[in-house]
Amino acid sequence: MQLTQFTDLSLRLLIYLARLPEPGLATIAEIADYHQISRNHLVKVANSLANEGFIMTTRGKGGGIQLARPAYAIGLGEVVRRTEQNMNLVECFDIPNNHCRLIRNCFLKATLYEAQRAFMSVLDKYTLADAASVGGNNGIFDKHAEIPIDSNKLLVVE
Amino acid sequence: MQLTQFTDLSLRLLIYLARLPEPGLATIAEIADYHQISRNHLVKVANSLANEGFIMTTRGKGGGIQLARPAYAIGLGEVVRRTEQNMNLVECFDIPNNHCRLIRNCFLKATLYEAQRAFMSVLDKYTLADAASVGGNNGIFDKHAEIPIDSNKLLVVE
DNA sequence: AATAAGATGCATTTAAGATGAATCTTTTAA
DNA sequence: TTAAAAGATTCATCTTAAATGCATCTTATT
Repeated sequence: MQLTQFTDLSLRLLIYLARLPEPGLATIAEIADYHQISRNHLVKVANSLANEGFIMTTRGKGGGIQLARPAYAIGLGEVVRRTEQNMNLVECFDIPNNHCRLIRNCFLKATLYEAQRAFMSVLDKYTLADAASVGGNNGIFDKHAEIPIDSNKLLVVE
Repeated sequence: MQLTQFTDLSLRLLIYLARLPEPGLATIAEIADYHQISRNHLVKVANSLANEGFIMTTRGKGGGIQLARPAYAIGLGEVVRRTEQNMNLVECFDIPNNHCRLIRNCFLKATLYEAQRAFMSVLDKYTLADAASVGGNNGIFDKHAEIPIDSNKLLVVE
């Protein structure tokens, strides 16, 4: 049960942009450097985000990428749904290619659907503004924090 | 966002066993034939389920596999948790191998945890007895049924 | 022009997962 | 006590999605 790195990077890129001061413009190279990942890969991530309408791109000198909408108007569920290629939890979710003989009366399938909807519902509660926020989420985060939160390191852009 | 086929087959195998009449014994070969899948693969699935305590195996002539506990005592969440190898939704869930610089203050990570917990909570509501049940789940299933339910085909074991 | 940026297409690599084959062990029954 | 039926184990191979890299193209600015 994993999301692709592609989706992970999509979210990280959006968070990076959302945390920038006005006008929120950055180059792909800058973000790739920040996260120490392949520029090639991130170019494709940026492309996909642009095609899905999450970011705008500006070519040429002085260009770069920026959010196409305010961060509070970008739902996390929306990003995942449009970025993650394969949302077929199990074979039978992909009806044309299903081979499972249980298909006609499978309580399990219904249950897995329900679980997936519950998953997405949580993401749908939050926006990129939440994901990019730096304060106010300690209560939530603390439950899972493996490293004590250091308020001096709360900004992505250093 | 997918579960492995390994997990899918684990669940299918358990459902098969749960639907058998007493004493609920079947051979791996029989189940592999039923689902038209590799016996080798299913052997490994059965092995894993035996190691996790979900089924008992009996070697030798007349042997086979059967549930180690009653179906109502086998939680679906438990099965998925013990069967799915990698539950690290994104890189940063795997703390030793994480490289994401956002780790210290990532609202996103907390959100993804919350989403994953919501997913598992749904599975934890149900047991193998539910998954194997043949009647009474139409209301739930109907919402997602792409094929009209045919009550003559409701039994796995034909 | 020259340079800086993103866009695109193709090729390659990688790793997880799936599959296959061979052999071993246990148990039953003839 | 041997043969056959069943699961257990190990190793090797295949497959495929995802990731990565490279080359080239397009657009925009100076």
